[in-house]
Amino acid sequence: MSIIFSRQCEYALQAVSYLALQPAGKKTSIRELTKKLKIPYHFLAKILQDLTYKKLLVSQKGPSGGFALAQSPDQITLFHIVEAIDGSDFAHKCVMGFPECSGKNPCSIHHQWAKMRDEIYSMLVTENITEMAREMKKPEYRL
Amino acid sequence: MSIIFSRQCEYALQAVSYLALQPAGKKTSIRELTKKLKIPYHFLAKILQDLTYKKLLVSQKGPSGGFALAQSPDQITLFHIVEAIDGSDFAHKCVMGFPECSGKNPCSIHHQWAKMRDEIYSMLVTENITEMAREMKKPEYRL
DNA sequence: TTTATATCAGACCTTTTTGTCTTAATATAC
DNA sequence: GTATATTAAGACAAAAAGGTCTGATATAAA
Repeated sequence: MSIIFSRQCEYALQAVSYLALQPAGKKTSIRELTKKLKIPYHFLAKILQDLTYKKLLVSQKGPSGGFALAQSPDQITLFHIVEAIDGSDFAHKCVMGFPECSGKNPCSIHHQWAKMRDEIYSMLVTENITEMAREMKKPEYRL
Repeated sequence: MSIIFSRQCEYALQAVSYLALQPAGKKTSIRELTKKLKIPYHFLAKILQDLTYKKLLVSQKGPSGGFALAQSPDQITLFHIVEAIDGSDFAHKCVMGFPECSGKNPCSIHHQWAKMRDEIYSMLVTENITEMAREMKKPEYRL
């Protein structure tokens, strides 16, 4: 099965998107997130914990606790999230899996692929959470 | 870990590439392939078996047996191989993993992603094995 | 200060993917 | 026809990814 992001990463993107829709500073509980996003509770808990450890979210324990974005949403890009969960190997790894594939020693689709990979990368780096939230407020949005 | 193709699929692409470099009709043994490509013997055997079952390769048992392309190399595209091993879900699945993401009900990066996905798809469909082999005959090629 | 409500941490289980092994079937060459 | 080189098939093992559970810890509110 061809994938782009791992399931964990998809869940992370979804959760952060949801948090971006909340009023700044408001803490959202795992319970609310899993209910809205239909992600297994404990699995999401681990992902959020991870994002907190990596300084993308902040957490607070206790009643009325929960998670919130750690930084202003226009400083968090999609790439920050992807990198935190899945790493950034895709940005240099050969599509065909040749270990020594490089510019000097290319695989047969190296250059075509490099172009697309760069486009994907620059999308991830450019797109920030503020823009995502704006997009999500459009009437056709699903959440 | 963000991936595009599964390991199996990478190996399939590598193996088919290698076969494309051989004289038309020549049978290549698993042994030779694993030696050159450094892929685990039995694992590759299974992948080749699979590609044979899916009519992309032909096989012959016995001494001087092995595998060869089943069709003229300009009729086999990268997409044929990827589809056979990994399927074509990536061509319609939501990047963020939202189950009901679609044109009418888009995720926040739906449209940007659709553009890139289409480019990738059309590259896979356009690029055929003949072109790959031509590319591989260039001096800087690694095999 | 107590209690209820959260996250934190880590052990554990399940499924999928990757990889290995063994035996059978088959075709070639002698 | 027999020996040998090769793929076919399927069971098995190991590793990675996905998912669950439980108990500890922190904190806010009563």
